[in-house]
Amino acid sequence: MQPPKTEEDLLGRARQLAGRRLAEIAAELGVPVPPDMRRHKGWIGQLMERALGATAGNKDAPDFEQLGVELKTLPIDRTGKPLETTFVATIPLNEVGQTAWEDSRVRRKLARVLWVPVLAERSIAPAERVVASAMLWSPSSEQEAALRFDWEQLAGMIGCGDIERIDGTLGEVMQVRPKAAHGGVRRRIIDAEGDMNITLPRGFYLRTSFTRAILKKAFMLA
Amino acid sequence: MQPPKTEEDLLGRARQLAGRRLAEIAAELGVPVPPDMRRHKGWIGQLMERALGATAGNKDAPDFEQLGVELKTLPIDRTGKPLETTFVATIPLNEVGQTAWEDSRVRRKLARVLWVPVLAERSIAPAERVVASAMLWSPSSEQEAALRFDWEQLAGMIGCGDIERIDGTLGEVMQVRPKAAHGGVRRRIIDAEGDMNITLPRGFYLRTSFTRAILKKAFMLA
DNA sequence: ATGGATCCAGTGATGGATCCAT
DNA sequence: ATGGATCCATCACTGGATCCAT
Repeated sequence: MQPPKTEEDLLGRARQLAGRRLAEIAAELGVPVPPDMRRHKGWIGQLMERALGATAGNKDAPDFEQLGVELKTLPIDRTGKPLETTFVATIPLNEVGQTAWEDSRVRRKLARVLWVPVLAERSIAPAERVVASAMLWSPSSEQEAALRFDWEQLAGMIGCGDIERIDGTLGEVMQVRPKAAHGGVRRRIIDAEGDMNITLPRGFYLRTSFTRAILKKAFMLA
Repeated sequence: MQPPKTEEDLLGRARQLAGRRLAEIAAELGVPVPPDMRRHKGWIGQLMERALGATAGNKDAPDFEQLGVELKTLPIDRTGKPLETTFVATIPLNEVGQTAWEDSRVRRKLARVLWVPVLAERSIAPAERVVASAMLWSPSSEQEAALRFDWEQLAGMIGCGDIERIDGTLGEVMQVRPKAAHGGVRRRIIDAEGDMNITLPRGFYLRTSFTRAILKKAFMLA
């Protein structure tokens, strides 16, 4: 699969997938379908990468490198409401305090996103889940302001060595939560006083209220 | 296999292996023996790690962590002469210029070594190769002076941005050679002027003349 | 509902070294 | 003979996210 050459090309391909069952798409790509997501949490995202010709496994580069577009699948229920928060990026604990919002991974990743909603209620087996209508999105100025506000608060706390005071309740539209293989993973962090500590790796996640609003504006849903 | 508790314990275990064929040792550990080393270059070293109870896969720590002892296998011919150079350590290209010999990876790794010679002429199949008599070694003051001299020259050149002028001919007892999966691997390096360049990763290797002298002193060989 | 915990795939870095063309 | 090139295993890390106890 060649990478798409234009945004129109990309969106066209994504719309071709709308209404199709994951089993069909997987079969065409010769990919086995897992019975559930418990041990294959990223499977839908990786399936869509292949189906759309994303540059696989590109470190710190957008999924569609030539276009500067990031791909995000979004599990939704039958009314179109997001079922899960959306992972955005891991947090570089030792740098995020000295980084400006403009230079942040979060801003870069969310600058241009192809959202691919997938009807993915838990009661529906992965094979039977259906792709909904994709949309290209960039944050409105209000959305970017909200993201920036949360980012500055949270990145600021981490930069000040207050990471252990952060929990998932902070942030209006974006939160910080663990991002690790399991609870025993530890990462070194050097705090404001220059002391070294170890902590669980974290990531930024979009709240479902935020992604719900994105879908609502686009499709008048939910 | 528990790690050895003392140097005597370790040396005793190593001596138990002397005279034995690799096929036997591998069979006891349930490890398959490759037909040749072409695609299994590190196999003998990894076999010995298991056979001696080394702490497997310990990053930047000695193989026998509690003892501060590094394990090195050494392929020799029937007269006891080393057949290959000995890899010591990869080179941290951006730091080695500012590091003192005393703080170098090379000095730390070679401070205390269990040498395990293995009769390993190419004409002998891996299964039939035989372990020779192991020895615990620390560099004599002359040996350390020679290592230090080469290290300071080579590390100095790298620190000055002259890495591309280094080749395997430099260094009396220790040389710098590529250390990579293949010739296309590249690593970033920031030179003396602060400019970023990319280059092949390198490592420090002991010349066979140096390891030959170690064996000779210990066993009056070769 | 949701915050904390967890799971897989793929790439990169490092440690184990030997191969092989000249 | 030997300097440059190469090969495997393993672990860490990142990117793909969803699970699940409360």
